[in-house]
Amino acid sequence: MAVRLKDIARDLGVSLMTVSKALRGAGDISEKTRQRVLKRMAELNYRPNLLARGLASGRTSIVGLVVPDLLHPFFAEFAKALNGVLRRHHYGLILASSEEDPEIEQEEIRTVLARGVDVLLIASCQTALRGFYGVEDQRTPFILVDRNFPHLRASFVGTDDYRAGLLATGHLLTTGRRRIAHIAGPELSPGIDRARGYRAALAERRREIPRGFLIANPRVEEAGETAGYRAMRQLLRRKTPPDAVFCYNDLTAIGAMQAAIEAGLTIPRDIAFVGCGNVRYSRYLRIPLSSIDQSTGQLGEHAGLLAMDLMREGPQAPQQICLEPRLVVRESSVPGASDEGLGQARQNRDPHKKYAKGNPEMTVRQDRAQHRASRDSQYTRSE
Amino acid sequence: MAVRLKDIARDLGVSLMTVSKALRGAGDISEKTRQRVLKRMAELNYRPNLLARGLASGRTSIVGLVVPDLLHPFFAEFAKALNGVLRRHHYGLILASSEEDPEIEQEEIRTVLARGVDVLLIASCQTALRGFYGVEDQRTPFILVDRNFPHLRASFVGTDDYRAGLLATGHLLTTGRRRIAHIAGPELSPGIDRARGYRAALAERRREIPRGFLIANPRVEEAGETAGYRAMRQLLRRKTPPDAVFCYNDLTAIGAMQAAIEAGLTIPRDIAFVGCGNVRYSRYLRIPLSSIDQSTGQLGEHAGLLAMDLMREGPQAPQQICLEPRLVVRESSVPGASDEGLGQARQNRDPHKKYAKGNPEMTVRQDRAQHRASRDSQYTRSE
DNA sequence: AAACAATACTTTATCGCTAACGTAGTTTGC
DNA sequence: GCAAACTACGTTAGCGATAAAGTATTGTTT
Repeated sequence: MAVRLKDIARDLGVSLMTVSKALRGAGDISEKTRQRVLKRMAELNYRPNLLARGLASGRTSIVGLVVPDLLHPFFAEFAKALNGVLRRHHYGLILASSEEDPEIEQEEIRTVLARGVDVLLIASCQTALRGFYGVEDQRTPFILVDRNFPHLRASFVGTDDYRAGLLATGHLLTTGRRRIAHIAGPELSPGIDRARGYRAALAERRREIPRGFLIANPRVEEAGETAGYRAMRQLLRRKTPPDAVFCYNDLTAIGAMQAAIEAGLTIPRDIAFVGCGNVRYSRYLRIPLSSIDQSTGQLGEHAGLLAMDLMREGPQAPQQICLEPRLVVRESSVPGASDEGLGQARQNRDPHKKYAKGNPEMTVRQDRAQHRASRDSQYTRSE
Repeated sequence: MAVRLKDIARDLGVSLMTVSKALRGAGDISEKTRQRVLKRMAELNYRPNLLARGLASGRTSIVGLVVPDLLHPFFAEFAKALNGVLRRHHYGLILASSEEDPEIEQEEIRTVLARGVDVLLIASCQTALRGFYGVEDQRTPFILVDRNFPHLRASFVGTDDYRAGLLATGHLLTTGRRRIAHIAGPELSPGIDRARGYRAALAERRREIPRGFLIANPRVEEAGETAGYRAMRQLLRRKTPPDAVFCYNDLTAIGAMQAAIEAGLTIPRDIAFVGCGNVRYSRYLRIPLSSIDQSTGQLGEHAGLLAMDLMREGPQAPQQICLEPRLVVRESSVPGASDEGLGQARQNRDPHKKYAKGNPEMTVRQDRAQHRASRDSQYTRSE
């Protein structure tokens, strides 16, 4: 059987509370007995029962994360970075996946809340804000991740997707493309905003969107290659097909490029592609993919730090942390652009490492969050 | 404030236990009051406090998973499949990452155990069994995942890595390669066994391993592209470099191929590559990568089902579930081999979907686990 | 009709821990 | 030198649920 506070107390001839206080370093204890207690705890390899602690104190030191798809590299990377922050602060992570299904999501949220998480992070797949009610009236603070609800006063950590759309489309325009299509994502804030950015970039230069060049993502479930593949085939059926495509994300772009290749087109000569997310593998693809980098790792870190802010300081004004997207140009949009090797000297340019060392180029829209976040980001394990 | 059993009991003028029993469907209650209670619960949107339940009952319905790296597609896919099974059975998942650091791993294991998980799944990065002690003497059942300890009598779910090594190397031999190198993984069971398979395949045909052709993975932390890149450069410095390389995993292979390409070699004409893991992106790489498929999704499902067996039926003889690896041939080892498109007809061949529908080709080494697992695998959400 | 049993609840005792006071003994202030 | 303040520890009451045992009430058996 596991050791309990009670055992140690009996062992040492003190009260249970003395042991409990010593454990938590509550001031109300003499250094001498504290050491005595800690010594005995170490000997017995004591570990507090965190369930009991959670129940008694009302704080579990657990964060809940609900994502639509764990396998998607964006969420995997996000979760990893988040988990890193949490670990350093001795927080745990309960992970749930909604599989892009709004109903599953609601059920998962309820379960995670019932487990008493201190904060809930959620990349929601609710297309209507309606479906999201019920989270708000809980007392558990929550943070929206990646996907925002414009009319909900809630904390958010994510990318400026409108700018992402602008950036991607702007790049294609700048490099001389004339007929630019967009394969859009699901009807959630990232998809909507990226599409808005796409329209805006074209409008800015007085370009019209050729009929049928904005393809709505047919099904929400498959935000992946298959959707991109189908959409691209649809585009290729047109009389004059596009000479460039901005894809909702890198997975979509992979599928789209595949379709283009199968149709005998040469990338980027005949047609250019830009994705979004700058997934780890995008540079190793058949044609290395130009993409919008979302600083995914940073997003995870910010989310973690914000989560801890919310827990420590109780209810406060919602904070919106919105990272600036960055364009990464590779071969899929500019011939010969991919000179990234894996040699030592180039390692530092790898965007996936950058966030670990701080990234001076980054711009952040914020309320007050950023100061706090960056102040904290030096934390290392406190032991 | 959240609704509690007590509130409902007062509300209905019955005792707290009546409500508790009605909730759990314990037989000791009349159908009439049961309905009355359930109705009221629904009205009040009651959700049991799972912390309290866990503390009182000793069962939390949570499974703990400790992996070395969340971002690695293998573990992401594994976690996703696992989570699917757990969700359908109303189990939760606590996720921890060891970052390939044995000390962090130990700490994470202790924390997860302190949170009272019902089962612990762990892909350990302990190179010495020693570091793994302390998990066993806990009463929490645990399952080793992917990485086995040969001398530990414990349940295991993973791949037959020896066969994986045989298969990969055998393929290279069969396709006429003469100087086959191996870039090995960390000194854990998969790395060791795959290397054993490599040696055995060569020995079987009376081939010697040219000096310096078996490269030990320099650092455990970077099981990724960088390690593969470095190792490959090392191989290329030899007077007569290899004409084929079996790489520990797909990430390693990506790095290795990159190095080969930079050195001006043509794949597969000058040099062939085979990876392991058959990661989702391997087919989209610059040169589509031949790989050993590990049925990762199936592994996750088996692990989930085994976990539930262990919880339901208490202590029992350890079960070893070992899936048969399968070779997937693509362009990196055989010219023109990759004809996989994304068209409808070919979808069914995608190994990433296969496990969802059952895979008759699969062979499983087992004690009794498989029967139970497949019997259960029809489960759907029970509500 | 006495004895037994089944049904449907209720009571009591934890689970392992913490929050919030309570209380001796010691120190401090003036 | 006596009260206020402080120090270090102890007591009491839960947190929200479950397990196990207890008690009316009704039905069954012989």
